Amino acid sequence: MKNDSGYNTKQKEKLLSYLITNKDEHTSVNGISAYLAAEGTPVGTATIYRQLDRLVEQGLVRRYTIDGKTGACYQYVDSDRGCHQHFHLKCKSCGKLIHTDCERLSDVSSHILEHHGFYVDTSMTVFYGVCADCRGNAK
Amino acid sequence: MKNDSGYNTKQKEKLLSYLITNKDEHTSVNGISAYLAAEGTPVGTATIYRQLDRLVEQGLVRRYTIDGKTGACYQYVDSDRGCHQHFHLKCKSCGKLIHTDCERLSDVSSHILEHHGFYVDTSMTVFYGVCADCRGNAK
DNA sequence: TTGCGTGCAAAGGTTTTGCATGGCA
DNA sequence: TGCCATGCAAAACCTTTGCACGCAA
Repeated sequence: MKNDSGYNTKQKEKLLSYLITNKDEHTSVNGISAYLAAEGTPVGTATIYRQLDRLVEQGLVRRYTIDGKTGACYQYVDSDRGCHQHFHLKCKSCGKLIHTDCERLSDVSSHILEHHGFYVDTSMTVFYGVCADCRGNAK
Repeated sequence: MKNDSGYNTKQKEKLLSYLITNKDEHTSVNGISAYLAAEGTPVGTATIYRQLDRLVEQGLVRRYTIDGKTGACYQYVDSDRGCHQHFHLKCKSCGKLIHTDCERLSDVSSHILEHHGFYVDTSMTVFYGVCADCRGNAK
């Protein structure tokens, strides 16, 4: 698709590797920075931001904000698995991201397009709420 | 319901009035501040934040982030109209917020709860995309 | 009068930017 | 070798907090 993503540097590899490993968690720039530093391969904050921006632009990573308060969160998305086709549920309690492969939900975007004239960007839209586990615990 | 929202100050009135007037737009703290100042009734930034926090807590106002980049956006919601029950569509091009009163969409949250065990917080969830108008123009 | 709300200014945290250096191609 | 990417530090932002004063009840 677009492998013209610039040079291949160690920092970039490390960052991507970390993001892929934690593709089910919400990672903050702070966390990434701390982890990479602890691993013995510290990466400058500015570089992390710059690389993340690029990755977001390329569609490989998504940017979230839990509730607008704390900083942004980033998350790798496997574009080959069609994650851009369905919706995601994000637990605001534990931060887990749940992928839905439910056709009922896939219909939602077509419904909105047809009946409301609104094109939904599923790669940007996230359902916020509380997952089953957290409901069990907190409740 | 809860009219125990503290004192009635001029600042508070001005702020609420502005939010209600612009209930269809996404307003930033900066914009609010600038507008009130231009109107001749400047309100301190800290006060705006404090009042907004309170309003959000009361459910009268919602807090958004366009894409995690710029600061937060706030928007008045008419709690009497049941806006907490249905979803909203947010055009990332013009910023317009569209209220949906579609039962099909209202079913979505119950579906997710039943079939995915996930409780959706509709007051926090927004569909991002492009509205009919902007699709016509930009396309 | 009492105490909450406001303003100002300073602090805190996150993200961006400028510039010199280092590394990929 | 030519550029792009990195790092550092400073700057730019956004948001919160402390404290004294003013105003609503």
